[in-house]
Amino acid sequence: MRIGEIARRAGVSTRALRYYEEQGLLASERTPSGQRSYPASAVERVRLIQQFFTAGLPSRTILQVLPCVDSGQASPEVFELLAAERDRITATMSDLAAARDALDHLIAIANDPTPEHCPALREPPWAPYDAVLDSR
Amino acid sequence: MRIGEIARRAGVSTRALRYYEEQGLLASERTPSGQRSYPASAVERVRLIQQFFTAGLPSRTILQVLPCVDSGQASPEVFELLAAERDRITATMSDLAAARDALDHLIAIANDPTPEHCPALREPPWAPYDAVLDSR
DNA sequence: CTAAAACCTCACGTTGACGTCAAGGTCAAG
DNA sequence: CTTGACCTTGACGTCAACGTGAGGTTTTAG
Repeated sequence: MRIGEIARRAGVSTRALRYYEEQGLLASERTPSGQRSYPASAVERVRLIQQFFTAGLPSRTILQVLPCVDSGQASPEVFELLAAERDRITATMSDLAAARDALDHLIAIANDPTPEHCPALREPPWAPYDAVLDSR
Repeated sequence: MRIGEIARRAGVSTRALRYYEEQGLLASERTPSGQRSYPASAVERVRLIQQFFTAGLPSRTILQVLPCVDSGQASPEVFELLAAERDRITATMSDLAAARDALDHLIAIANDPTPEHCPALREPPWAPYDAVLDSR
């Protein structure tokens, strides 16, 4: 398969696939004329890479993790890396949960205008929002 | 309190605080000589802003959300915004959970080298990782 | 055989939340 | 009254994962 079809099936741009190759994340063979050629399994490969990117792993880290996916073995350093990233993801998830709770709280008090929510937050002079709002 | 102490107490840089002010997120008064002066409550304010940034809200969105925090009221548009961001955060959390599970799976198979894990991922010629590894 | 679609390699542009100098004013201590 | 810690504005630098042409070659459809 050529690059365009892989891109469509994996839901990314061809530019992204070339970038992955540049970063050493995705291999490709070449036809005699120089066009990239991929096996069908590359689609799953790209989806996995995307999953790692979505999780916030930088390409350098993914580059270290992928060989471990293939070999099923991890050196001690890579093992540390995996554990550290897992912990970082867990921490990020709890940050997100906290922020979501804050938003839910806002939604709740916006829905139901009783005047006794968080009074401490509305005393000081948080002045310039009016100005900001006026300018729009 | 001056900018340095707020920064220390909130755990951010002074540059970040000036950036927040530039973006309209954080107000400050000025001493006659031009130095910024904050009430003690600014520390909590900055922590809240940081929480939103950590959750992936861009500064423009935070700028719309903060007045709602202060007033306890949300216009219909802001209400939509809050709901959309909450949903986005929830989606991100499930992406993170999936990626964490993938990492946990890697950790599991790396811990216990039995040869029957995900055989489908290791058939095709994922060639150039050796080259990549050699060059390091 | 031709035209469109898809591919190639540079290589510069984008975005956001700051970092990092530069070149100075300000303020409490001794 | 000077030292040194702290503050000011301004403006350019950073980093990552691509986007976006430019200018040219290859493949495919009719």
